[in-house]
Amino acid sequence: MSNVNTVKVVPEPTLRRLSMYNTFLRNVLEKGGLVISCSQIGSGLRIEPTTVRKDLAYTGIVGKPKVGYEVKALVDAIERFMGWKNVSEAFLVGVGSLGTALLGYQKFDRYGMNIVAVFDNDPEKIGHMVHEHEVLPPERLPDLADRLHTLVGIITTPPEAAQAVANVMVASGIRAIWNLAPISLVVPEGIIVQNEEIFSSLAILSSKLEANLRAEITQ
Amino acid sequence: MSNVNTVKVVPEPTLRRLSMYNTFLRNVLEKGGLVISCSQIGSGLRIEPTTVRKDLAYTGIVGKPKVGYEVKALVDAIERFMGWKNVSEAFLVGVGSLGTALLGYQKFDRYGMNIVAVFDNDPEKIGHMVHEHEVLPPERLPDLADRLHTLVGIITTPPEAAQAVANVMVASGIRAIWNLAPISLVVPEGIIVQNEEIFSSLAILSSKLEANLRAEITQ
DNA sequence: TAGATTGTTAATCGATTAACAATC
DNA sequence: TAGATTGTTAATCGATTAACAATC
Repeated sequence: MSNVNTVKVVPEPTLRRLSMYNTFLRNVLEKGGLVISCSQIGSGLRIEPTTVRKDLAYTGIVGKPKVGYEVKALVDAIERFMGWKNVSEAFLVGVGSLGTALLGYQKFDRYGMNIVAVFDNDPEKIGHMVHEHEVLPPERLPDLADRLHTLVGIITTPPEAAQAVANVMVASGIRAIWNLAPISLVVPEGIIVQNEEIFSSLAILSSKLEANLRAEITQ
Repeated sequence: MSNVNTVKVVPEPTLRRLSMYNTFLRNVLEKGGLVISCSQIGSGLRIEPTTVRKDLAYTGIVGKPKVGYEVKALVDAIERFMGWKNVSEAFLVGVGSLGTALLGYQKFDRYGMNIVAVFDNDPEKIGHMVHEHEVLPPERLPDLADRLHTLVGIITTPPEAAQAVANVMVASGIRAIWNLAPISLVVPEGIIVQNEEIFSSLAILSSKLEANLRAEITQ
């Protein structure tokens, strides 16, 4: 079916939605749902059924006409397709309030991430435990990355430090960076960067609310 | 120029990028930059100069051919256009690790949000201070929302509680919800919801890394 | 002046939605 | 069987990119 030599690029919106479906379906599963149709998924997430169907097709799963999809199989297909079943070693740098919160959620393994070491340059923190992880000094990152073949770096430092941390990560062989510092990182071609500026969705909300209020006044 | 009766909808990608430009430009400003061109902005953020130019045009700012835009004026134009200069009252519900971290960043005012009250149903937390805010019991939300004319609600509760909190918010007159719980909220027509699932960008990173590694092996 | 950059219209590209046949 | 839902191709829609005139 899928030729290994074919570079079939999955659209980013599809990836984003597949992740949403997964969260939604795990919920359905918990509530005892066994089968589900695209329209049911779509109405819960305000997405067109056709879009859902097309997205699901990427995972290779096939449904049954008139019935729908088996929820368990669907969750499984999404997680396999997204690569969450394959574990990658990951470092987290910056054990501030956000870094600590993320570690506490214990959600990394759901997405195939295994946090093997955490770093911070604050002497007060080095040597102490944060959610079962000993905080290490950043100087140890390159050597450890090399020995553990770490592929993923998570940056939860203040913005001023983020680029320097990213540079060290790239130089140490890290291939993918999840950046939560509010700054756009510059990295060499081939390195995967996912910038996640948390406040940006609040920024958008703010602008939409403003537009709404303005529209009301002029009406 | 812009007719008040014309519903000119700004594309969501544009809003997202305008927010990025703002962060980037504030940085430029801090480093002493006075004028900037679209290609300079674009190269820092890996966005086509034409796209930048079109986005900026929405804000109504005009640049000077051969020169570019005055950075200070540009930052100002973006913030005004995004509505961040107009303050809205906001509630935050769920003072867990994430809620506490967000409060600590003191970034709400940059986006026109003024946190006027925070809530949590944990008796251990009620009455205590979190970043200058006294934690209140959720029962007090409706009355306070009414009296303070609060328009924005921020949800940082566990996913199980999020929908119920949202329902109370909507019933209390709140018009826009920033939801950080990993669940898609269902709200009535006309209510603005911005779901921000933090881990979703890690989920995408994971899938991209997986695809990359797979491509390498088969090569 | 010459050249770089803006502002804007036209062309392209890609994602979403609609239509419809296949099928359980 | 009849009807609902899948799977897939075609049509539409909207956003991005290219082209180019205007201008400082």
